[in-house]
Amino acid sequence: MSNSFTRTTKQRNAVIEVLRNHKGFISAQDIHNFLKNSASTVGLSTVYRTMTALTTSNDVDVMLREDGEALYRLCSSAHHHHLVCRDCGTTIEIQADYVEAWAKDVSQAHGFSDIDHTVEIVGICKKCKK
Amino acid sequence: MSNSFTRTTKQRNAVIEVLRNHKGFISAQDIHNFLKNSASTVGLSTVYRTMTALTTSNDVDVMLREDGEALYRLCSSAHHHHLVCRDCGTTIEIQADYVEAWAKDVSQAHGFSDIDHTVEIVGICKKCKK
DNA sequence: TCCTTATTGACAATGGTTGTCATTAGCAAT
DNA sequence: ATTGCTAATGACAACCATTGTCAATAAGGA
Repeated sequence: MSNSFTRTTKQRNAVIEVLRNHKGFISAQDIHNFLKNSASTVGLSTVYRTMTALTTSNDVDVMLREDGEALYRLCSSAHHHHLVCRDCGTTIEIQADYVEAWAKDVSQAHGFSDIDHTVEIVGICKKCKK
Repeated sequence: MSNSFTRTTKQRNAVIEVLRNHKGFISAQDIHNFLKNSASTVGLSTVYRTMTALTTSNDVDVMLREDGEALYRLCSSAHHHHLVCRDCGTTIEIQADYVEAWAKDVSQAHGFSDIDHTVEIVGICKKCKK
């Protein structure tokens, strides 16, 4: 956790706690709804602000669902990719050194610089397959 | 063009013409704005409906920008990936057989099925680098 | 304890996208 | 050509995630 908050608040701790206890990606709206039914309620604005901060500090990954809604998840800071279940949202982090190298090569071959890339694999996990 | 329209209309032709003449990805809103200043004006609803149809028939690729807005582009129907310029939006289609295989292997190794994947590389192209 | 100001939260506003529905126009059949 | 059926259109409202606003609150150093 290398975020750049200058103060510690219980709201932010509550949000981070939800992320910790949640397997897979979760939306800001859902975090807010979840906290609504709990002891520590947190404003929607605060949830968004917290997510923005955690994102820029690379403590969470962002992923855009097909409808454009943003999904968040605590992550290891190292660069990696995701294998996500379409049904239950379970996520597995994947290391892909080869793909990293490939992305770099391809882009250089086309004269591109300042490269950034995303790789997402979605499917149905073993549990949901039944 | 293997779309599933049951009738041909000038509105749809106009939208497709914009896509044909546009290098790189373009949003539905921009297509609509562009047509507003032309001979054949097309309703926003129609633009969206056309894009949805072209998407399901695999005649256009969809890409979500960071803010969640959908960007479209005519594409070859074969599966491929994109190399996009962050500045000017110029797009290059990439074949990546190895990555295809890799995605398949990785997901099977984790017990996932019905796989779908996306690979996007964004950077600065040669022209915009200057 | 006091003070500064980062942070919060209720609410309004934004903007892309989807839904509604009366009107229009392909196009197949006549 | 004309007719009839209905796909398709477009103006507009509704939706909903996200961002902006700003007065009130609270963290934490002095």
